[in-house]
Amino acid sequence: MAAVTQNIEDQIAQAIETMTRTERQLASYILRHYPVALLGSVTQLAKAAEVSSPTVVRLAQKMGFGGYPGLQQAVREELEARLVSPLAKHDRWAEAAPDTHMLNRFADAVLGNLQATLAQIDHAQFDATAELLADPERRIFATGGRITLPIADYFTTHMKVIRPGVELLEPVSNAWPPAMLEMRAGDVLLVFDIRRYENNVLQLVEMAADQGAEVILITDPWVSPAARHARYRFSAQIEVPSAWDSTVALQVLVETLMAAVQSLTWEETASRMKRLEGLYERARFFQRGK
Amino acid sequence: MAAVTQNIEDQIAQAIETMTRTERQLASYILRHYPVALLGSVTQLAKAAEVSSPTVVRLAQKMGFGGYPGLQQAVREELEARLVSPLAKHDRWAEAAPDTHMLNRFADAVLGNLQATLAQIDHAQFDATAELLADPERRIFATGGRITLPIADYFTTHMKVIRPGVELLEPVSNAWPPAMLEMRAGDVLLVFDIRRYENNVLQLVEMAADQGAEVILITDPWVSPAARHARYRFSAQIEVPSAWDSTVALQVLVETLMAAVQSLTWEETASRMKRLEGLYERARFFQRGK
DNA sequence: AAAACTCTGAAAATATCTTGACACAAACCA
DNA sequence: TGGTTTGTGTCAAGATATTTTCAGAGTTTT
Repeated sequence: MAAVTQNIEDQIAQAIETMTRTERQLASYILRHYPVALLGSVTQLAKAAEVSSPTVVRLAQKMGFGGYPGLQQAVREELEARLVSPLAKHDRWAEAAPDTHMLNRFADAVLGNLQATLAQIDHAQFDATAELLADPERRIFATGGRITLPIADYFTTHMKVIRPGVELLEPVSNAWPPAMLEMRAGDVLLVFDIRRYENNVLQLVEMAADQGAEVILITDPWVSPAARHARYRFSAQIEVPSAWDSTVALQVLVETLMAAVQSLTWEETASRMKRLEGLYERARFFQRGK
Repeated sequence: MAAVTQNIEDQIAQAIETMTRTERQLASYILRHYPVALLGSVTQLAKAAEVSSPTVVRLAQKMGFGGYPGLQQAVREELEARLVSPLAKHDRWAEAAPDTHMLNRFADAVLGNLQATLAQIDHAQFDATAELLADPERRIFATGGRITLPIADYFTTHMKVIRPGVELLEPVSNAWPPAMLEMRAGDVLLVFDIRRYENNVLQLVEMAADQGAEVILITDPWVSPAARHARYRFSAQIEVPSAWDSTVALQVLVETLMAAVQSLTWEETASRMKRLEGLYERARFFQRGK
C-alpha cells in the first residue's frame, strides 16, 4: 500500500470504491479535470459535474478534509509543489513510472496513432460515408477478419439501435450465400481489414462489389487489397510496441462514424432508443433505472 | 477588447511600469509566487503581499479583468491549458475543419478519455494483473455485457495465441453451467462491465467468485456493482459527444494488458505463434507471405 | 507653505459561497 | 408488499469574500 500522504488525485481515485453513485459522478469529473476543477467554487464544480453543491461538500468532508475550503487548500499546496519545479511535467502518467513501463510506451504509441489517423482523414469523405450509412434505403452489412470481426460486431450491435437493416456478416465461407442473396445494389458493406489480409474477406468483398454494393473499407496504412472495390477508404495507424497490431484507431473511427450517423438520423434513432428502453425495462435487464 | 490575450504573468510584468508603489509591491509578490498566489482569496493574497485587500481588487480591475474573480478565472484557464498535456488539445487535425465537426469533437473527447484513464492506473495493480493473466496454472475466462462482449471476444482471440486455456463466456444464462463447471479456484475471470450494468453479468461474476475465481474488472468511473467481487479493478473513461459511451479506453487497456502478458510469457508465446503461422501457411489463409 | 491631488487602508456594504436542516425518492430488506 | 435505510437535492441561514466608500497620509504644484 502507498504511503499515508499520497496525492489527492490518488486519494480520490481510491476512495471511489466507497462512494455512492452521485459521488462517483463527481469524483470522476474531478479526476478528469484535475486539478483545475477544484480551484473554483463549490457551486461551479457542482454545476460542471452535474451534481448538487451539498454533494460536493459532503465528498470533501468524507475524504477527511475539513470541508470544501480544506480540500481546496490541500490542492493548492500540492499544486504549488508541482508548479515550483521548473519544467511542468507534461506527461502526467509518466511521472509515476519509468518510461520503459509498458503502460507508458503503449500509451505514447496509441496517442500517436490516433493523432496520425485523425489527421489524415478527409472530412468530405467522412461526411459522405456517414450519409451513406444513414440512408434508410440502403441496408448495411459489416464484416472483418479474424482480428477485426469483433469491431464489426460492435458496429452492428450499435447500428441496429440506430437504424433498421443492419447485419453482421461472418466471413466464414459457407455462411455467405444466404447473406449474399439478401444484398441488393446500393446496399453498403463496411469492411475492416488490416494486415495479414485474409482471403475470406477479400472474396466476400469481391462478391458484394459484384452485386453492386457500396464498399467502405477501414484498413491500415498499407491498404488491404480489398481497396480496389471500395468506394471510400480510411487508413488507421495500428503499430504499437507489441507482437500484434492495435485496433484502437479503428475503433475510434467506427465510434466517430456512428456518432455522425446518429446525429444525421437523430429523429428516427431517438424513437428507436426509446422503444428499446421500454423493452429492457420490462425485462428487468439492467441493474436499476436511471 | 484585448484580443491579443497574452499570458497573465507577462501582462502583469508589463503593467508594472504604470503602477503605484503599493501596487508594485503586490505585483512583485504575485510574480514571485505565480500562479499559486492568485488561487487563494483576496484577503490571503493581501496579507501575504502585505498590502490591503482593496489594493488587490483595484489591481485586478485596472488590469482589465472584471474584478478579482475575473482575474482568478483567467488564471485558472491558463493553468488548465498548461496542466493538460498538449496531446489532449487538438492541434493538427483541428485546422482542417471547424471545431464543431464531429470528427474534432470526438477526437478531443477520446484523447481526453485516454489521458484520464491512463493517468489513473495504479502501476502495481496493472503489473499484478498482467502476472495473473500470464500464470500458466490458471485458466482465463473473459466476459462482458451487450456492448462490451466484442471486447472480451477480441481479448480471447488474441490471448488464445498467447497462451492456452483461454475461453470467452457469453453471458447468456443457459450457456453458463457447462462453462462454470470448468472453472476452478484460482482461475481468472476478466469482466468488462460499463454502465447499464447488466444483471446477467453480475450474476456470472458472483457465481465465478463463489467458485474461487480471481475476478478482474474493467469498468467505467461509476464502477460496476461487480466490483464487490473483484480482486483488481480498472476504470476507463467512456464519455463522448454521442448517445453512446465509448469503449476506446477499454480497448486500450486490454491491448496494453495483453502486451504486458505477452512480454511476460514471451518464450512460450513465440513458439505458439510460430506453430500457428505454420498452420495458416498450409491453409493458405492469408493473401501472400510477408 | 497652502492647496490640490493621489494613494492607501479601515470599515462598512454587498455579493457570493459554504454548509446544515429537511424532505423526498430510490434502494434494500424482511 | 410495506417498512426501513440510504442517498440526493432544495432551500435558507450563517460564514466569507469582494468591493465600495471615505478619510487621512503623503506628495506634488503653485
